[in-house]
Amino acid sequence: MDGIKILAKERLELHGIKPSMQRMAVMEYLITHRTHPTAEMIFTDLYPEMPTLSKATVYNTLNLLVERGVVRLITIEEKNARYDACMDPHIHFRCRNCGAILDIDVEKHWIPDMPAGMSVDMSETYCIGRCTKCNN
Amino acid sequence: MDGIKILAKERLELHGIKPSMQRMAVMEYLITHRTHPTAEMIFTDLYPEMPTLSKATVYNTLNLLVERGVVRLITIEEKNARYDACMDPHIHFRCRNCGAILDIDVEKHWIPDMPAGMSVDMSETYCIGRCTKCNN
DNA sequence: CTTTGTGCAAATTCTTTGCACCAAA
DNA sequence: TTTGGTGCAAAGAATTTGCACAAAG
Repeated sequence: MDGIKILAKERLELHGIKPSMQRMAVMEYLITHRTHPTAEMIFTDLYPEMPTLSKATVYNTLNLLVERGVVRLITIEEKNARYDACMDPHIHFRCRNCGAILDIDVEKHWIPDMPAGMSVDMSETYCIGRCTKCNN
Repeated sequence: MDGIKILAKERLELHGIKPSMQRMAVMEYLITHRTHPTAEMIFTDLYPEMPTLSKATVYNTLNLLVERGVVRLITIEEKNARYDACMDPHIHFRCRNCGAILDIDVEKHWIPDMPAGMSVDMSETYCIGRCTKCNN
């Protein structure tokens, strides 16, 4: 079943984003690919089934999604921005060797005590190391 | 007293980096400016007293320092890489409003339980919110 | 109609590289 | 004389922007 497309559409509307074909395609991609893709990867993968898609539209869409809080922007890699549609509490791990970016589940995300007067909207934890595969 | 220059020199040598004038200047800058500057800021501030300095040298030096573990690379801001010479455990906070990047001290940095076989070399936690000034 | 989204190409911005020159060992 | 560091300008890569056209209400 492909309730995925409907889920993608709802996810957009829920955040006040008008669902166009392109936006739904990007949203659906992020929901189904938990690989923390770059804008480039999303574009490249969507292009064959959507050859009129423009890279600018992918960038615009991703910026909109982040702005509205529909997806997370991950800056664990200096070069490229990466995106994640999973908003459940979890942190990210990057393998120094193979470059894979993996999710690590946590019950709840740690936020340290903040000085008085400071408010925190969101927080991210990144770990760098070696993944199971590369540790052999 | 300006033991700072000596400290900068020692810090480089300790990590096997030959201390040149330029490298010491960058190192000293990072030690004395706890502002998490970008490469651009470092260059701009050093340039007046060192007009032969090249931006490429600043970038090369920063890359070398990060590689050797003398300074931390901070990717809390998508656009620019930022650098921090303080290696004590602390996390970073960015004010959504004024853009300031501040240190938050913690006794020890939280690292979640990792799946078996995964090893963690380093981890970073970023918080985004509003600073005390901007909360009024 | 009016508004909003899209595609394309050009422009920007940040960072890296190639190469010639210089300084130190 | 060999090695490594620096400066400069050019190259490269990622992302944004301007503008004209298309789509939808």
